[in-house]
Parts: sequence; C-alpha cells; structure tokens
Amino acid sequence: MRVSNTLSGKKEEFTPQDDEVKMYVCGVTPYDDAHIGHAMSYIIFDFIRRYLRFRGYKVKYVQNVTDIDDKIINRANERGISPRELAEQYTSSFHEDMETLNIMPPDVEPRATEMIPDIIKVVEGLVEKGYAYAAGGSVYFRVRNDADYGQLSHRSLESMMAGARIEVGEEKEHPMDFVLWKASKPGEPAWDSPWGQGRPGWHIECSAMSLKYLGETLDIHGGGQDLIFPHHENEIAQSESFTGVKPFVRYWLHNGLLQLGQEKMSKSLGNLITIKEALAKYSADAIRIFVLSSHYRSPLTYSEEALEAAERGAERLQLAARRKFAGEKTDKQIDIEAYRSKFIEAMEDDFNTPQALAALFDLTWDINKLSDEGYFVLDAQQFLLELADILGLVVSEEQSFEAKLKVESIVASLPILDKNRDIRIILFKQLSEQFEQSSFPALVKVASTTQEYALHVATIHEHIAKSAKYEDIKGTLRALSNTAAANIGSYSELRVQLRQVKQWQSADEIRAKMGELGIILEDTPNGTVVRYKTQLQS
RNA sequence: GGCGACGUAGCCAAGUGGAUAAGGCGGGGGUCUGCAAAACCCCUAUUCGGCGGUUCGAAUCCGCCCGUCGCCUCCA
Repeated sequence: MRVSNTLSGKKEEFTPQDDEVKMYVCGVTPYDDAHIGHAMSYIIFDFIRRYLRFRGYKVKYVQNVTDIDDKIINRANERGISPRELAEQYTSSFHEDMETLNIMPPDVEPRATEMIPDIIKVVEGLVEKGYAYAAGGSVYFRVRNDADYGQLSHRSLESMMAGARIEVGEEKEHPMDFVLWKASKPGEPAWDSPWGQGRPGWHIECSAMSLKYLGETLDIHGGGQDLIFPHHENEIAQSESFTGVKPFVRYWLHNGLLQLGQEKMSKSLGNLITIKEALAKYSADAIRIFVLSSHYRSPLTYSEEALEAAERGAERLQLAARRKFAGEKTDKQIDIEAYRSKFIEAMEDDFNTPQALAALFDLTWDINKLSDEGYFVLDAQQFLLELADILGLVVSEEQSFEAKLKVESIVASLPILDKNRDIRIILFKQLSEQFEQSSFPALVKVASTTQEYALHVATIHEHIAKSAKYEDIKGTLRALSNTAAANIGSYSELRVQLRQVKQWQSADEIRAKMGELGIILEDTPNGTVVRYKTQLQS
C-alpha cells in the first residue's frame, strides 16, 4: 500500500510501527454547525480507517474537540450563554451529522478542556528545555530553536517572513513564535497554571492528546490542507521538541479542500453549506459518493449538479444490490475475484477511490446483466455490499418515507406530513366513490390504514403545538412510520388488484399520487416493488 | 512576492511514457413493458489548455505561455 506523505512530498510504502495503526485526525472547533467541507474531510479519513481495517490492521483513531477558543468565547458572548454550553451544543450537533453520514466515531475523542493538566505538563517541559519562554502571562514557542521548523510546509523561516502579513507581538522574541499558553482576560474561561490564569493555545492540545493516547510517534496524522501551516507545522515543532523523538508523525495525510463556486468553503468567508442543509436534500450515500468520486488530495467543487449525479449513482448501486431476482442459472458466474483485485489495487495506490468506485459500478453492471438473463447473483450482490461497506456506503434499503425525517426537522416537516395525509385521504375518497369495497378487498385495508395515518399526523401536530420534546413524540413517530409503510403497502396491493382487472386509469392514478409523496411503485416481472425517492420535497 | 496544486467529453472525474483514453451523471436511438420506471444493447473525446522540445512512441517527461485554485492570518 502506497500513500502520499505531505512531509516527504512523495508516495511512500505504508508500513505502520506494528499491527495497530495509530491515527490522529484534527477535529472541529464547535462554535457553529459543521459544513460539508468538514463532512468531506471526515468521510475521507473514515474510508481510510475502514480500508486499513479491511487490510487487517487494528486502528486506534483519536480525534480532538477544541472546546475552548476565541471564536467559542465570542460566539457564546453574543448568544449570552457560557462557552461550555455553546461547545456542548455544537459538539452534539457535530456528532449527529457524523452519525447520519455513517462516519465511525473516534476510539478516543478528547476535549481540550479535559486535557489542561496534560497540556500544562507539555508546556512546562518545553520551557525547561529552552524551546519556550513565558512573557506577560503567556508562553510562546521559540521557533528559532527548532532547526527543522518549516519541514512540513516546505518553507524556511526567511520565506515565511517574506510573506510579511505577520503581526509583531511585543511579547514575542520572534514574529513567528506562536503561543502555547494564552493569558486570559478578565471574564474569560481560565485555568490556573504556573504562568497565571490562562488557557491553552490552539496547537498544543493536539500534541498533548496524541502523546497521551497514541504515544510519541503516530503512524498517520490527517487533516485538511489548510491545516498544514501553521497548525501541523507547529504540532511537529512542539511534539518533537518536547519528546526529543522524531518523527512525531510517520505519514502526514492531507485532504484537498472543498470549493464553493470559485472559492474555498470556509467559516470565515461565510460561503458555506452546512451538513444539515446538504442532508435535507441529499442522502448520506450521495454525499459520500460525491466525495469518493474524486481523489482525496484534489480540491472538489460543490455543486447541485454533482450531488444530483452522485444521488443517481447511489440509487444505481442500491437498486442492483437489493434487486430481487428469480434466476437459478449458474453456468455463467460473475468473477468476484476480478472485482476484488481491481478494488484493492485502486485503494492500495494512495486510496484511489474514483477507481475503486468504478469497480463497484462495473460489478453493478454485471449483476444487472446476469440477473436480467436469469442467473443467480446473490453472492455478487452480497459482495457489492461488502465493497460498499469498506468505502462506508450504506446502500441499504430505504426506510419508510417518514422515518427519514430528522428529529430536529420534525416541525419543519409538518407541512410535508400534512401534504401526505391530504393526498392519501383524497385518493382514498376518489377510489371509494369509484369502486365497491366488496369487489376490491384491498380497498378496505386502504380505508383503515389511511385513517390511522391521518390520525398519527394529527397527534404529532398536537404534541408539537404543546412544544413537546422528542422523547414525548418518539413513540408516535415510530407508529407513524409503521402506519405509513402499511398504508403504502395497502395502496400498492389495491393497485395490483386494479391492474388485474385492467383498471389502468385508477392504477396509474395511485402510482402518480404516490409519486407525489416520494414513493415509487415499480412493476417488475417479480411483482410490484416500492421504492422511495431519496430527495424529500416539500 | 514566496511555496504548492490543477487545467482530460455537455457536467463530475480516473489514467503520469506504449496496444480500444476508466467510471458516474446527462443526451440520442433501441429492447422489454398495458403505460411508467428499472434494467439491458448501441451511439455520444481520432483526442487530453496553447505552443515548442525529448523519444521509435507523450494526456503522461522538459521548457515557455495562457487560465484557475489553495497556503503564507482563524479554518477540515
């Protein structure tokens, strides 16, 4: 397996120190909802982690949460809440996003505020060794004492100075010196330290955390390319100076940045789309396929067209993986090993996911073709799911339409529920006026399930009106979901009966109305199949 | 100004010296089907930003030019 290492600027053979790969990825500063640039980065390190596991390595994955920082303090002040509350709120929002995107949680997820004693220990050590100095209640790292400074970003101290956008802090000995421990102003969160009240600088937490949970030398350290300088450069400086052990990191992996229009998507530019916004429009698999479609080191531009295309691709995989087949023929078989080789070969070469994904699509074609011809393809379908899983794609059967609604967006989606209820009732009325219940047994079922469905929607309205919490309506939501599924089933059943007696117009009416609700009824040689459109529409 | 990346079909995007330039999306035609959808079949880049050079041979290496982006300041 070969990986690109930012440190050497080359592709190198990947050989971890031992069976357990020590992997550290920079986490978020939770002061706002995460955007899809974050999604991209964490999806990338998620499939890298999954692939390493597939290759038989154990992986210990550590990812920090920077829960104390200027931006958190400022935002908390604006909102009139404590920095801790703000950080808590957005950390759990981030966790929700990660879970929905099928990103595996870190093995350890330390928070900066829980690491203060460890951080102070590292800062003290750096001062003792002459790599840092206290000034005005803060502590700075002395870059001139680090001969290797600039090794990761491939710049010299002189060339950094040439950039000239450097504020010369009066306290600093050298303009490039960076803060390890920051003296706090009155009213700011602060911890006691040998230098007075203060809080950790930005870079130091990662050094302290990785040292504590992964040891002096990590196998993989990941993050976005925007972190190379100064963040990761400074991490190397701190860690190697403190431990005296080199290298701090054996393989530095950096993902390309997500662009929106002509610019990088970033919090400071304000040109961002949050993960929640994206998930309201596209499935987790679609977002992942969008990311997998280009190499992780290349920049990627967000566009509705690209996400739309990814969504279609996700559907294609899903349909092939779960299509029902009646074929028994086995004299022609899909060469699963060939696909496995193609997939592995692609991933071994610096995680070439576009090629790996192509292997999945080729397999999809094979499955569809042989299945159409009446062959047994279950093993190939299972293999498709296996490969998809390594990339972190779910490719699962859709839950019922309503079950996809996110807890947070229940209120926002009430109009959708209403529309669904109304359409179902109208449709039922039309049908019952047209046909005798006795001639179509399924019509009786449609009556009861439609009524039940409408009842549940009304109940949810009542709960929301009384500003109930999620816990209170969880049961009703589950019931709604089940009823919706039963209701869809009964309409589908009725449609089958109508088709048997060639009542095409009514059958088509049912299909059209269901289509409006995001439900697709497909007639296949094996019967009518219910599918759900991946995109919700209001 | 310094450092780095990129420019491949209508769109997204692999391929980094050799045999027909992956794959996805879109578009056109066809098969199947009551219709629709899905699926399958055929077509959709004689050519890889431009100009030179190296080579038996280049999208792939070298030079110049044009264009785009990132980092150098908080950022995944």
